[in-house]
Amino acid sequence: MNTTAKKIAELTRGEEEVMQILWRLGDAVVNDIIAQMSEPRPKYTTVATFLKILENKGFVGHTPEGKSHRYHPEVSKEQYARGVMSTMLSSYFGGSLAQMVSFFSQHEQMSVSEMDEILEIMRNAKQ
Amino acid sequence: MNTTAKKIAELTRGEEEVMQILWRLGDAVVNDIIAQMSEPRPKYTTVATFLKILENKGFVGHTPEGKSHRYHPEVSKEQYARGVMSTMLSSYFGGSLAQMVSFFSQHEQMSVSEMDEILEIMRNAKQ
DNA sequence: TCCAAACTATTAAAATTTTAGTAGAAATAT
DNA sequence: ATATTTCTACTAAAATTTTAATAGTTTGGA
Repeated sequence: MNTTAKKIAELTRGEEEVMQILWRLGDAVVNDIIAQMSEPRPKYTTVATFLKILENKGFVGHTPEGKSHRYHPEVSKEQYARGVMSTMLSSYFGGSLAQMVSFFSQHEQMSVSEMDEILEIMRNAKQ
Repeated sequence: MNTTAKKIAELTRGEEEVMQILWRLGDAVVNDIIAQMSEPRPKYTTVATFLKILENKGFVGHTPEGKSHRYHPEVSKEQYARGVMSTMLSSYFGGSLAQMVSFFSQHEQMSVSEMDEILEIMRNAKQ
């Protein structure tokens, strides 16, 4: 067992939207995040509040920059994805990745090149 | 373009919990759903309210049974999964199924037998 | 037929999430 | 050095989601 494992909280939809942008940008000041949002853009303080909440939840940290803060993720997209994807997998596919892949192949959402990529991945993983 | 395609609404967390049970049971009266929930169980009217909301959203229907209603899904788990999974896929894996499979394989969440199943699925899909 | 039980519909309170205003602090320009 | 701008922290209003009480209806049993 991994003794350093931490329970990662769930994000609300609004919080996740901000995190997605921060994951994409790597780090950002409030205005950078607003710039990435689509109309109608939220007010400056709205985004600042989300960042504060995310900081309290341990999802982001900041370093001072001039009179402002530059924010960065403390929880990686991969870490968070791990949790949400395993929830999805168990909720919708009985916990079976094979069932999920099958689902996508049935819904014609899988191209031949994508299949080839997956084959390649599994060839590598299998050794 | 598919002219019969309908935009399927998003579910809140509570609504989804009820839908998951209904998908599992196939059909159910209010008490059947409560029985599937863990402590502290919600009150009867709470669950009835969720069913009403889900009915308004077009997710469930009902047939009269005695003085009560027997509810059933109108949107299948597969239909709903299609939407949420494609959102997940694009949010977390750049829309690439291969990337998602790769993610799981890297996180050691994929057994050899699961890989074999996936290979089999793709063999079939490829023809 | 009438009563009690069990149900749905309606309403609204409570909790959470989202949005943003305001106060005060800090940097910058004049 | 002071005024202006820009920022964070704090607070709270607005919106949504969750929870459940109450009113009223239906049905099955006495």
